[in-house]
Amino acid sequence: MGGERTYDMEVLFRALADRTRLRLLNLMGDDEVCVCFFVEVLRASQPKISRHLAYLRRAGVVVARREGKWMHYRVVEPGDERASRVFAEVRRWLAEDRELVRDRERLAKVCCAPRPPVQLQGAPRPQTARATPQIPIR
Amino acid sequence: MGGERTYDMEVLFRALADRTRLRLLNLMGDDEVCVCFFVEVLRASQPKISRHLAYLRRAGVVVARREGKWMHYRVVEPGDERASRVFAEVRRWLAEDRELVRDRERLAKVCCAPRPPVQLQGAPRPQTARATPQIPIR
DNA sequence: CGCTCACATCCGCATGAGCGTATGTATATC
DNA sequence: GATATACATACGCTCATGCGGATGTGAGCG
Repeated sequence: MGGERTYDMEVLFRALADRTRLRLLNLMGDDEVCVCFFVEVLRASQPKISRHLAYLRRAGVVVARREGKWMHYRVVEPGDERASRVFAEVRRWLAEDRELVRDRERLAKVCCAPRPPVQLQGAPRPQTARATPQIPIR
Repeated sequence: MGGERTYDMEVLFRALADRTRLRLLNLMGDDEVCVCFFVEVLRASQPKISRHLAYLRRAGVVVARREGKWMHYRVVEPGDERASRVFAEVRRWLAEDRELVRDRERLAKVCCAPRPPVQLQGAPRPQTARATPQIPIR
């Protein structure tokens, strides 16, 4: 046991060393979220969001999945067990940060709104926000 | 409970997002270490070590204590409880990383050597490496 | 095919980080 | 006070990072 370095520590911490990326990870939580929601909730430009998502992808922290025009992002557990423990604590931290709580509230608000903002008409909702449970998309 | 942001997340992660700084934190472990040992064990230039220690100091991750000509550094627990949990897992991770294990072995070797390298003659040993238990320096 | 939508990437710029080298500062010793 | 030691900081450089704005790309649609 111990001693391998499959998962590079600096890579993970560099990925976490930016407020926007922490906010993105926070919004994902445990389910997939469509890019358009990030743009809406964080009130940031689309290229900015996209670049940070690409950064997280390259760091192996998230994965993307295409669904028609939309891209969904979700967090992936690190393969390394020690990295995973660190990551779990980080996510618990995210869950309690004041600004990040507000972000999630904004996401929930936008998702569950009967008439969502024009930009989000028809955009696929995050899993947890969907009205009816769905068969997981293969 | 929950919601405060006393301890800035990005600040911590930026501090951890560098291999040299991780190696320094690893060498400190739970006791004070003199700067000259860092220079010796990491085989890096003194200004480089000093700069990274300053970075860690500014991030609030370590504190320094002067003892005559020598400076001792040690890790400080984050005040914030959530930060502390993350930090604890990080340190467990450090403890198992292959290169970092080698670093600690090198430190132990240098400290306990009957005739230490010339540069370290008379330098104060880290706590754990001292032959006889000592009254903690006020 | 051409158009739109959702998103990714490129370009140019400003800022910050890390490095080696040189210099400054505090302490001990003579 | 002059010198040496241990460490900190300043300087100049290079390279990475983050940004806005423009452009490219893949999917759906008429």
